[in-house]
Amino acid sequence: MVHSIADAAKATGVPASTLRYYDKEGLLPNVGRLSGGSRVFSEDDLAWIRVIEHLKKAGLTIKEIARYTDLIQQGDDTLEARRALLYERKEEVEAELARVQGTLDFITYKCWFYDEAVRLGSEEAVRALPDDEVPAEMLAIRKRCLSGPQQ
Amino acid sequence: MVHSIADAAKATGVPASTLRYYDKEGLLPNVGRLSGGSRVFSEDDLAWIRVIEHLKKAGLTIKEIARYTDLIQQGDDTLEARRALLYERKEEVEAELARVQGTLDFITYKCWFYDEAVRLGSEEAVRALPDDEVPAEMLAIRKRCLSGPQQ
DNA sequence: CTAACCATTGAAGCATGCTTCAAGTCAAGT
DNA sequence: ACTTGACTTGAAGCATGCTTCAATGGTTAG
Repeated sequence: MVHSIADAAKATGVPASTLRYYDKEGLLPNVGRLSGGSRVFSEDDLAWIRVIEHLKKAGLTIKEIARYTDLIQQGDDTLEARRALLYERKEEVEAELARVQGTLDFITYKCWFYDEAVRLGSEEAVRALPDDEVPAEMLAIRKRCLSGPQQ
Repeated sequence: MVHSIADAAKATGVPASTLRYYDKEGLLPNVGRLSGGSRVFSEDDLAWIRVIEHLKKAGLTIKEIARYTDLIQQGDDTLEARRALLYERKEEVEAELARVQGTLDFITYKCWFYDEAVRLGSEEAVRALPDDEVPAEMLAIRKRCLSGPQQ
């Protein structure tokens, strides 16, 4: 089963304009053409587009994905290079996960802060709370996110 | 203790050009000025800049931070609006956390795949592995990330 | 006084990742 | 033959978040 660009767009959720852009950037080296010039997408192409979406989510830029695509095109000789590329990215995604967790902590603290502020009627009242009336978890976050008097 | 823009840049790690940009966008409503026009940053301003960095990490755009800044300027009447804004953001950060975890799973699978590919000498050899030679964790991820034959 | 230095401003520029546009091609239907 | 609709292209445009630039001004040391 093969697909037009409109089909491929519908099947993957990626706009046709974006697919053309990917193609132009070298991300879709296996997409075929009809005699008239229209692109033809195979099931494998669609699967590859989904992988591209994953790689984008993993933080790879279009150029990095183009590089990876190129390595794949070169065959099994580049397996180690690809592995290295992915391990590098894995570390970055792990770091990103930790960062997002830290951000969630911060937001969680802020939400608690505003819950208290709304309850007590002012920000000042929350800032004036003695430490023993602040949940230990919130104290810990406040400490981790350091910085003095602020919003 | 007050600071010049260069001091503030050094203390927060945010470039002076960016601090001017933030100021222009309304993110730094409390920054003072010397008679000559130079900005003056207080300790509170520095703390607020650090909060801005957190909010950016939480995915707020400059405009959203400007909005939040404006709410703060309006005082305790806007506590509930601010709380709502933060709870909304909290949900998005939680979703982001789940997304990054999914991405990490995907990358972890890919790393395993390439470890095997390098070990066996080709991608095809990995694809040809019977399911019972694939770790259950990797099978699970492969299933979750669905899609058929691909890179 | 003057040079050096840091600051200011508005405007323009840049990188990324697309999207939109104008102009044209191609295949199918009537 | 002609219209319709989907597709093509290169180029330009857009949104975000800054950065850089050019022109200018205030402060301080010598």
